[in-house]
Amino acid sequence: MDLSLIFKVLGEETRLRMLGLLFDRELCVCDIESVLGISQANASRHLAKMKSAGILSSRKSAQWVYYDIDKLFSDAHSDLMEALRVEVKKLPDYKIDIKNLKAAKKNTAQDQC
Amino acid sequence: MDLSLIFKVLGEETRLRMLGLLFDRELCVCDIESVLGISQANASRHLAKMKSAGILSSRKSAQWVYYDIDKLFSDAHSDLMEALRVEVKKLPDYKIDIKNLKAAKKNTAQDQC
DNA sequence: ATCATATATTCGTTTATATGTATATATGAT
DNA sequence: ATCATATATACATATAAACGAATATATGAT
Repeated sequence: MDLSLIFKVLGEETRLRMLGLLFDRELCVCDIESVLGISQANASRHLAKMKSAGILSSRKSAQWVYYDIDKLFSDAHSDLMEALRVEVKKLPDYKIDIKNLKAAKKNTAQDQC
Repeated sequence: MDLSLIFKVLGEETRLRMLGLLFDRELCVCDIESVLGISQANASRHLAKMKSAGILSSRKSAQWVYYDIDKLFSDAHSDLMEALRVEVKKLPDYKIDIKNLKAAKKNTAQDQC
C-alpha cells in the first residue's frame, strides 16, 4: 500500500467525479464516459489507474466492464473512504453528474449502453 | 476549496512525511529539512505548496518560519484530517522521522537550528 | 463470416511536477 | 558595516501525467 500513490490518484478532478458516481453503485465504462462527457479512452485510462492503485475493482460481463469501489481497500481504509465520500459529494459537479446518470439510466434498457 | 488540488498536494511522499511531523507540533523549515534529510530549497518549496493549498499555515519569528497544520483547514475537513493523521502515522518512515526529530531537538537549544 | 459495440492500449504531444544549483532577501550577532 | 544563518525564489532540466487520435481485442448479434 502506497499512501502517496493513493493521493496522487485521487488528485485529479475527473477521477474524483468518477468516485462520486461509484460510491453508491457499480457502473460500466460507457456509463461513466457518457455521464461525465469524456472520451472512451480517457474514461478507461482513469478507471484503470484507480484500479491499479487498488481503489477500484472490476468485473467483466459480456462486452461490458463494471467498476466499483474495491471492498478490501474500502475496509482497509474505512476512515479515509468515509471522509472521501463526504468530500466528493460536496464537489460542484456531483449533483449534476448524478442527475445525468439517472436520466441516462432511465432512457436505456438494462443490457445496452 | 479545490479537493483535487488538496489530494494532488498530499500525493507526494516527502510532503506526507512532513505532515507526519507537523500533526503534533509546529516546526521551522530547518528542523524539517534536517530531520528528513532534504535540501533547504526542497523543504521550503514543499511547505509553500502545502500552505498555498490551505493545508498549512506559518508564522515568522526572528529568522525562522514555523509551519503547522492550518486550523481553519483542519476544522473544515476534520474527518479527512483525522483519517490522514491515522494513515500518515502508518508510513514506513514515520517512526524514524519522529525519532530523528526528538534527537535533533535534544541536541539543540531553543533558538537555533 | 461480417458487423456493431465496448474496452484497452499505443503513439505522439502538451503540460505539470520535482529537484539541483545558484541567488536574493531578511534577521540577528559581532 | 560585515558576516552568518534562515528562508524563498528563479532558472534549467528531468521525469511524470493527461489526452486526442488511432488501433487492437473481445463479445454478441445478424
